[in-house]
Amino acid sequence: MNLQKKLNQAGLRHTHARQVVMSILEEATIPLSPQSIYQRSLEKNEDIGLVSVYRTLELLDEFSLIRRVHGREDCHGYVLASPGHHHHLVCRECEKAVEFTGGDDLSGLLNRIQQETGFEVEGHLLQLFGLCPECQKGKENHA
Amino acid sequence: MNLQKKLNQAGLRHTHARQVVMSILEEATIPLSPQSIYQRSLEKNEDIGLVSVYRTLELLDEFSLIRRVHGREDCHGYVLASPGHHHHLVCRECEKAVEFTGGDDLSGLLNRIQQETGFEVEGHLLQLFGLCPECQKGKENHA
DNA sequence: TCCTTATTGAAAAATATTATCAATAAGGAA
DNA sequence: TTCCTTATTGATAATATTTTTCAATAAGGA
Ligand SMILES: [Mn+2]
Ligand SMILES: [Mn+2]
Ligand SMILES: [Zn+2]
Ligand SMILES: [Zn+2]
Repeated sequence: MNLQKKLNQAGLRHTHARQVVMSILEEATIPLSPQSIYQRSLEKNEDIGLVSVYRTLELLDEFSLIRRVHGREDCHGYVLASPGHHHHLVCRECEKAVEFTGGDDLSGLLNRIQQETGFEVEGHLLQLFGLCPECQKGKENHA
Repeated sequence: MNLQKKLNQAGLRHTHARQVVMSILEEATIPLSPQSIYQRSLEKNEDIGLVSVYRTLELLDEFSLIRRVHGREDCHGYVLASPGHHHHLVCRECEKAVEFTGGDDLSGLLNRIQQETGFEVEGHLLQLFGLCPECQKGKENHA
């Protein structure tokens, strides 16, 4: 379900600022911070306030239209998320983030940990880091 | 290997500020932000500067003596980390964080993703969320 | 005890996030 | 289309967080 629909459904308005933030996220291949989204809006000559970026991100997060992706050192940025359960794989070189589905690969692990710790496991955060195909090629050229 | 040793080995000094930050992390059961570490140092009447907290955390991180743990909404905090590869399980109620070892439960998943995406996977971030044994009991009482 | 210098922490600067509130525009009704 | 109502915006100010600077301090070897 797209933004327009979610907004109507929630009785909220389909505004310019919200469209701009959404479109920037749609065009992006790497996780973006509020600041960098704001920067890109300026470059696109789409004047929106930084405050609206924060507010829209909060909204999109509630709608599960975006997800936080954590960097290795830095903190997190936001990327568009397709519906359903999945995780992200991030390139350490170009920062590109792609989705992957977890399948039930974790169920074994989860059960084991639940037994061992007595915790009732409710959710998980999984991210992979590595080198994307393009950046692997880049490396070869330097050899 | 403990802090004292790591410091000597690196030709750095075993100072008061560093000891205080380390001891606060050793006493903690939940991930702590720089600010909260600073607060606790005040409560312990161990006057250290906030700047030293930041600097020490950076150092401890380089030494792999601590690790960042990400919250569900909030950002991350730091917890003591035992040597070797492992992950954290965090209680959604009391925020307590406990370690668990990943084993090779992920190797299947990692291989599959590597095949599917062409990425060369180098590392991962895995965290579990749930309810700790104590907080499960607390819930029952309310039933 | 003395010296050298890595380290500290107060203060300022730079960033990042949140709160306020009058002006605006989204979008339903007429 | 035009008119209303009000959710939303964004400039500004207020907070909070992180980094930089630099003279004073203390760690620890000689
Ligand atoms: Mn984070
Ligand atoms: Mn999963
Ligand atoms: Zn790449
Ligand atoms: Zn708990």
